[in-house]
Parts: sequence; C-alpha cells; structure tokens
Amino acid sequence: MTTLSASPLAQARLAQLRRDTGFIVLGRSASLSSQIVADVREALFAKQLTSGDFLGTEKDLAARHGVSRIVARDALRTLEALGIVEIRMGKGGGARIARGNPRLFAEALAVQLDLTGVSAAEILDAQRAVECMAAELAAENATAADHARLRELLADAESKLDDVAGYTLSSREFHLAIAEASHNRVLVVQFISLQNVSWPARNPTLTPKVSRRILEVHKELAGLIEMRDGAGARRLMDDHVKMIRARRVAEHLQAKRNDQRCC
Amino acid sequence: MTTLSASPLAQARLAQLRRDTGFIVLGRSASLSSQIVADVREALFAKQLTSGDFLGTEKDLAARHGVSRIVARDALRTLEALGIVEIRMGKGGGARIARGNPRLFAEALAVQLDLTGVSAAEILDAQRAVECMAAELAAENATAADHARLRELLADAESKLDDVAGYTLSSREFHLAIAEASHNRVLVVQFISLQNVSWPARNPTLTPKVSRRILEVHKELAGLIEMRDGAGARRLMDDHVKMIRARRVAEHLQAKRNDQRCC
DNA sequence: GGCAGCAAAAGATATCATCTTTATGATTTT
DNA sequence: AAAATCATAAAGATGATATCTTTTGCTGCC
Repeated sequence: MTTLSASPLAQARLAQLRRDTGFIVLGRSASLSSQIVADVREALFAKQLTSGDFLGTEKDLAARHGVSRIVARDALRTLEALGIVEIRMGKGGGARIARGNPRLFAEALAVQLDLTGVSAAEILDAQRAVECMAAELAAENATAADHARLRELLADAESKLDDVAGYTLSSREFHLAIAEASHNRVLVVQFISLQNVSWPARNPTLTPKVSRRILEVHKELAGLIEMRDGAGARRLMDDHVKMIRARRVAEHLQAKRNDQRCC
Repeated sequence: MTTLSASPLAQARLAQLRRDTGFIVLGRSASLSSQIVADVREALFAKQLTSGDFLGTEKDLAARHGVSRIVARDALRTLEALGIVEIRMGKGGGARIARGNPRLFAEALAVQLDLTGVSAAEILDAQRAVECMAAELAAENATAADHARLRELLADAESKLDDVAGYTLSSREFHLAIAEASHNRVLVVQFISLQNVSWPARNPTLTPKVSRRILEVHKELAGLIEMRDGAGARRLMDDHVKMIRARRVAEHLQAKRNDQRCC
C-alpha cells in the first residue's frame, strides 16, 4: 500500500503563499483555489482572456497550477457562481469563459438587497429612478418591434382584467418590456433585480377599479413612447411608480399592524 | 480492502432528481450541490434564514442532505461566491449566512459588464438615472451632518484644483456623498457599482477650466440640497451627468481613433 | 439512425495538514 | 495562598490530496 502522504509539497506551497501575502490578506483570500480565481479575474481585466476562450479541464487547471483536482474544482465552482465560466461535461468539455449573463447577476443583487434588509420604500425609489430613465430612453430608442410588443402586452392585460394573478404577471411583463425598449442593458439588469425583490407574487388589494386605472396609465405610456415624447413618458412613469410606491408602503404598514394584532 | 463503491445510493438520487426536474432545467441546475444552493436561497427568500444564522459545518450539511462532503463543499463554494454565506475555519467554525456585502457585488457587476461588453453610454445613462434620484432624495432627506460632509468635500476639491488625480478622487467622493445623503441604500449600491466600472483612474482631458466649471456646478448642487430644492437638484444633476456623458463618449471615440491609427 | 467507445465532470471515501477556539496547566504577582 | 497572566495542548473545523465509480456527452463507426 502506498503512503498516501497528503502532499507535503502543496502544503508547503500554501504556507509560503500565506507568508508572501502577509498572512492576513482580507476576507480569507489566502487559499489556493482563491488564488486561481484571482489569476483568472486578472487575466480577464488585462484582456488576456475573453468570452469564449477555453480555460481547460479540471485536470488541466490542476496541473497548470500544480495543485490537486479538488482545488481546481473549488476554483471552478467559484468562477461558475460568479458567472465567469461555463462548464460542460463529456468529451470536449471543460471550462470556458462565459458570455456575460445579466440575469444571473440580477438574482445575485436581489439576494444581496434581501440580506441587507432594505425597505420597500428604498427599493421603490430606486425602481422609480430606473424606470423613469427607461421610459425616457424607450421613447427615444424603441423600434417598431418594441412598439408591437407593448401593444401586444396591453391587449393581454386587458383580457385578464378579472384574473388577479394573471393581470399582475402581465403588468410585470409590460414594465420589463419598457425597460428592454430602452435598449440599455444596464437599466434592464437593474430593473430585473429590483423587480425580483419588490414585486409581490400575489396582490391582495388589487381591485377591478385599480386594475382598470393601471391599464389606462399603461396605454397612455405606450402611446407617449410611440410618439417619441421622452419627457412626457418620464413624467407619467414617475407618477405611476409613485402611486405604486404609495400602495406598497400602505400594504406594508397594514401587514405590520396585522402582525401586531395577532401576536 | 473495502469495496469503496461510489455510492450507488446518491447516484440514484441524482438520477431521480434529474427526472423530477425535467432533465434540462435552466443553466445546469441539476446537480446535487446546486440543489442545496437552491434550498438555501429559497429559505432565504421565505425568511426562514436571515443574516447571521448558522448553517452548519461541511459535515452537517452533507449529513442533512444525505450526500458526501464534496457535494456540500461545492455548494458552500457557490454560496460563498454569491456572497450568501461566510465560512470560518477552526473550532466553532462553519458556514453562516452573511451580511449583505455591496463591495463584493460591485466587483461582480464590473466583471459581468466587462463580459457583456456594455458601452460607456449605457453605463452613464444608468448613472444619470441613479444620481438624479439620489440628488432629489438628498434634498429631501439630508441631515446636518450630510450638509457638512458636502461642504467639506467642496473645500477639499477647491484646494486640489491643480492636482488632476487628487481632484478626480475628490469629485468622486462628492458624488458618493450625495448618494449617501439620499439615505437610500439601494441607490448607494447601484451607484458604487456603476462608478467602479465607469470612473476613469486618470482623466487626461481635465483642463483647469473644466475643473473650475465642475466645481461651480458641485457648489450649486450642494446649495440646492441644503435649500431642500429637490426638483432643482435633480435638474442640475441631470445636466451635470449629461455633460460628463458627452465628455466620456468623446474620449472613447478619440481612444478608438488612436487605436486605429497605431494599428 | 443506432451503437460502441472515450473523455470529462459528478460524486464518494479515506487520509493528512492546518487553522482557530477553548480549556488546562504552569508561572508569576499581589 | 489566591488571583492573574501567559504558554501549551486538545478539539473541532476547513483546506488539500489521492484514488476510486458512475453518469453524461460527444464522436466516429457501422
């Protein structure tokens, strides 16, 4: 039977690394796998690596850095979670530098905001900022396809006026469509992340009257965007989101009161 | 010698999981470790887990989910990269739900935007949205301490009018201070991440004349915020960022021309 | 088009190294 | 002699390695 010595070699290298980096680096960045992650990120920023480049298999990476496969694996898990690489199984597989994936990132932001414990008011003010700019840019940049998409969603919402869940979903899609019509990917990402946090799954206080009023505003918004009235679209969106904010904050207070009553 | 059978049990469970989730879920989410990640995220959104909660050690997690330590480890690497958990070594160590970490998030965004290849114009339009709202809210919510901080930074910038690097840094701080004066953490996070991507380390076209003009605008901004003129602050900030955008886009075009000339 | 084979990740198990906290024990001080 | 302080050992956790088996995608062959 072999000795199965757990590689004093790499252990010594790790110790050396920790000595080099001054022991305490900041946020536990003195592990072998994090070193690999840092290397890849630096190569990215230095334009030595770009989207689509082949990074190698787990074994390759391990061999290149002189570490075990598990370490390479840890590094790849981290890079994968960061959306930097995509990993494929099977022959011809391995890790490749990914194309940017804004959606993934938007979800990560949503989690962060949740952990930070921001209030509904804070989120909706930020949402107002993003959506107003999106509406203004949509009026300037929207294509015929975008206009068609907006009209299609308006018709869809109109057919679901009596279906609270369906109507909520459709409205949500409408707002997203405006963001996409701005043709600004940064705004789209910011919007998606905020929506993930703030948009309620079900909407208890959505009466038919309110639904109809919202639909009217949406129609007017689509009209202003088609007429390329950027300032008008911004103003209307501003009022619209302010209204939503007021409703959401009121709901929140109501929920709090109910909590206090029951406990 | 023991059989060392590679756990047909978990393998079978994995196959079952893949059958349950319909094989192709979206973004390779059919691994045991990703299932653990999904569980934790759901628990987070359902408020069953919050900042500071103890998640267990690698062994705990493995035992709870009936998998090997490697799988639990993979899941923890992912959760760590997403900024959801913090992991400590040694006795009493293990994984804990992290506090939100905006910096981590800002870096992740920088990488994503880099990979996606968004333009400077897109970033600066988003920045305009965020900063205008920040200015408006700052006028409404700023405290006396915020006002003092803004005045302090104005004096600092004035003393560095001849030092391009120092002046740039000071200006950057001023914009951040306005975001913080809004007392909206969402806006602050969004602003920091955008600033990291867009703000140039050095500013080659910053002439003394331009510096002085920028300082004038900053002074006026601080004045409007102190006077609690939200609409005015928003309007002025809008113009200001538009100017920055125009300058940045022009610089970008110039850089491109230079590239073409040299190659 | 189906089938065999191969390459790669996914997963499991065992073992060693290292780090961090905690408790214990020795030494010094009051 | 009691209390305080410092050194040290033990325990519990991650970090890393090695070596397996199984599942999954390709690719080329028929």
